[in-house]
Amino acid sequence: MPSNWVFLMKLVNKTRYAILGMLLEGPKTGYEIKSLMGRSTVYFWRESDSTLYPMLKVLAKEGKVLSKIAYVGKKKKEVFSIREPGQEEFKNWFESPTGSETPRNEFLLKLFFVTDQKEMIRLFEERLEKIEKIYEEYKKIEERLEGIVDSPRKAIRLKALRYGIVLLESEIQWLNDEKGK
Amino acid sequence: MPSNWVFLMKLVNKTRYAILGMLLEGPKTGYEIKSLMGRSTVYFWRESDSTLYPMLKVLAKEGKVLSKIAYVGKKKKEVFSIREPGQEEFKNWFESPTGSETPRNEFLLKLFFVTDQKEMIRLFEERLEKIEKIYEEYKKIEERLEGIVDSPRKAIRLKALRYGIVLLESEIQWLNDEKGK
DNA sequence: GTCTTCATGTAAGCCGTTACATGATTAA
DNA sequence: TTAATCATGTAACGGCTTACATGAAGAC
Repeated sequence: MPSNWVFLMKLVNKTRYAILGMLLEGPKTGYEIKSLMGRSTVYFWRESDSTLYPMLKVLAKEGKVLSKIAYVGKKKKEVFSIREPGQEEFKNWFESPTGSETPRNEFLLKLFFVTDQKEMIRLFEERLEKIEKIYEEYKKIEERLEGIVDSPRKAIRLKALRYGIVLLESEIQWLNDEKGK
Repeated sequence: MPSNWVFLMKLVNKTRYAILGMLLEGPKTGYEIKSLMGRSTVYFWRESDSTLYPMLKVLAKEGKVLSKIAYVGKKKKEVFSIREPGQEEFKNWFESPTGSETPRNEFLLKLFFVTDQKEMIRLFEERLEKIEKIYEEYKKIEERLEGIVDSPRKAIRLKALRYGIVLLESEIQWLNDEKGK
């Protein structure tokens, strides 16, 4: 038995789960998944085309999703739907403990290296500008969501969204307080 | 002129800046940088040995840092100090706009895929447990920092730290509120 | 007619992680 | 004397990004 027996932890590719999760709501083409992500998960999860499309093929080969070619006029589309093994895999990931990688945060790294008040203020202002924009986006999404008919799904999405909004609000407030000093 | 002329944005390796920043405070061995990071930037910036040591060599070759071999008894150490071109490079990075990559956040991705209240609560509890631990760590670091003699440097470090603490506090509070519902 | 959106990829290359290595010194 | 810490890397591999490609359909 090799000494690394227990430690050979393969790094699973999470692109899989993002895709499977998107397909849970219904069949989609790669492009639809891509644009859905662009409207929803952009702020915490992106996939590039070059990972998305090939991964769909892989999942199809593995039997996790079903691929069907459809034609709209001359235009070819490949529509994917989730299969039972795919649902299983998604569920396993969803219920397993969430990984706690430490993403590198360049802003905090700079903050750590700050040596005088002026630099700090500049960093804070830059940060404030950036997150205020994100905040605006979130509020717009919230508005759109509030507009649709009530459902348990809607309530949950709103809750998740407001979680993000509250955190942004407290950060914005803190940064503004600092500016005022 | 190729069409990609303007877009050929080389992805600079930020390990460089983390190292140069650490050396600004004074000469250090690779191991000292490593352990310093382990005590300070772990929560937002880590380097593995396999990037740290080779990068120090690269920086030395480029003339950004100076390498000096020192002996402590029989033990060999390579002590690095920052040189003027290195300070220049650090300053350029420090003053340039901070990149806004979107780090993938597995927790938020799961939250996005939640379909019922129970799942959501479970996710929130898992998250709460995790960030409470980080909060404890931050508070310990704060205590240690408060203990040392006053200096402008100390004040700035404290400010940066409390920024993190405040954000964690509001997240913890929000999560606890949700649990209570 | 031209621009945007729909639609789907390949290729090159960097970056970072894990596992693998090695060996001295010091504290228990 | 054994474990922890000091001290420094290489090799393999996976993952993700950018740039490069291609082409139809619909909007204006």
